[in-house]
Amino acid sequence: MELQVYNTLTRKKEIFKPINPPHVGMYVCGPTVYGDAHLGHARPGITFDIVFRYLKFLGYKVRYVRNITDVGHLENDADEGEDKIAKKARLEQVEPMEIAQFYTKRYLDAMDLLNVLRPSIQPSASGHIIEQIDIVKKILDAGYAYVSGGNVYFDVLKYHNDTHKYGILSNRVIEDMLQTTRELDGQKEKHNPADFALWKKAEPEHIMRWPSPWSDGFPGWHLECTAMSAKYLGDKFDIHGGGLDLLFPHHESEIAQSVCAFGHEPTNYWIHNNMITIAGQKMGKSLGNFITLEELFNGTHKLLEKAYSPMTIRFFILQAHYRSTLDFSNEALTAAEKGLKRLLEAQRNINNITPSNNAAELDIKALINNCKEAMDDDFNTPIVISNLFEAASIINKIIDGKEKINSEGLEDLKALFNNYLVDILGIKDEQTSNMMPTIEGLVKMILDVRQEARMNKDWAKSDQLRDKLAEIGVKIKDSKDGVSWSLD
RNA sequence: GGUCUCUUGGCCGAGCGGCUAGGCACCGGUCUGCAAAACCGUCUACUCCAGUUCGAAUCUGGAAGAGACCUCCA
Repeated sequence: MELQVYNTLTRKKEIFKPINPPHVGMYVCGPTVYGDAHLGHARPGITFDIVFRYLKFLGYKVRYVRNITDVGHLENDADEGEDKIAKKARLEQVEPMEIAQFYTKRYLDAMDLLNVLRPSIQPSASGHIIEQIDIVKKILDAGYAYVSGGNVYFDVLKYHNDTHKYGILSNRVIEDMLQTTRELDGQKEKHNPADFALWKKAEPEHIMRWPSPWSDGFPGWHLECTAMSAKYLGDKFDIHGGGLDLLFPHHESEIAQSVCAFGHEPTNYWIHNNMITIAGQKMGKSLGNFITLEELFNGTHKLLEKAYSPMTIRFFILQAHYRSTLDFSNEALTAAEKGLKRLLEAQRNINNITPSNNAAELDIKALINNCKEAMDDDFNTPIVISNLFEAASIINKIIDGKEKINSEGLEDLKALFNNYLVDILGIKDEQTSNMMPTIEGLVKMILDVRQEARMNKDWAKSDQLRDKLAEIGVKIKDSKDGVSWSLD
């Protein structure tokens, strides 16, 4: 089966065919770095990490570009000329670039903890002002933009009349939009309310500014992605991704910009992840109902009953398909945590299995095949996980002596977990830290003492040791073959 | 108001015409000095109404509810 991806542009699943195999170019809209990353940021980070990982697994050579938006864009719809990063900088009395650097680092740290692979290139908007100005010039030359009071605006109506393309991605009818667009402040310079800025003149108090042929100012909201994707992936590349909330106007406008600047649409496949909701409502910075990743990892948010590890968050997100909304709750997160633990314990137990020669065949290959088909079907990670649970159940039965496996089956089992759980889903065993050798030694020592007590039928002492260990998070399991333990 | 999407069991969440998804929780059992884990088993579903079909959670029409986008947002 070939990889099929759901293309937002055509609204159906399509067989993935790269322009220039084995190379694949993928551009994903990254964060605006004026605040800590929250649970919502984890979704696209992980979604496109999966795409990245799976394409590589399939043998493609992927160049993955994810931008850092450090030109903060406007704070609100009134053209006050102050952007988010500049505002934060003013409030904290630091350089805007300090704000951007600070939150960029924190964003990347959080993504690292989530085991999100670093993209091939992470360009920043502020580092590509020249390229953005160049795109503005191209669009002006093509006749689809106009200068007005030091600003440059994209002429949406002219573009639409000539190409009939404004709205192809978001399925919007421009005539409707023109009627419903509200009266906004500072719109005088625009020919039409639907027009969007390519270049904005900076007000005197606006501290983030660059020189341009039109004014000292800053680039428009949608320009950086057009400029940077074209620079690093070419003006026609394979995949463009981002959150569903960016569909309109951001991605729609990117298409318009590319068509005018380069004569064609920027990408073949548009992939959008859905939102994470909290109590059924979108979690978002502007809604103030978000939980930062740090709070999640520490358990410090008032909505959290406890801390959740980065892998729990990752697993939680992967248990839903990326195009579905995913509702946050303590119950759901706890369920994910327990399920993940079970899966990881099964994975560890693979190493304790001794294959039997005369074992009947267990059809591990079917599970591997299921996983492959699930990933090929628009990255259906929940199905992959359900198959891994099937495998976990088989492993447990073998460990329990209720099932046997031959060496080929065992190898398949190892491959299944290594390929799908570790490499593709990117789940790592957080227990395997560098402290482990020490802890292992200590626990073994204590268990030896306990074993002695048990030999003497000193149950009180045995239980006391078990309870004390449990208190510090070491769980003991007694079985016929001996004692095993795990960290809680 | 316009455009679009969603509504699955106690909770989360797949499925998209016929075949028990899966996880968590609950309950019963096996195992165990006890406990935990593990294993086995059981129980809860497709918002409502009408239609198409031999057959619908899955297709069509209608109703109700929820959400997203239309303004920066992942």
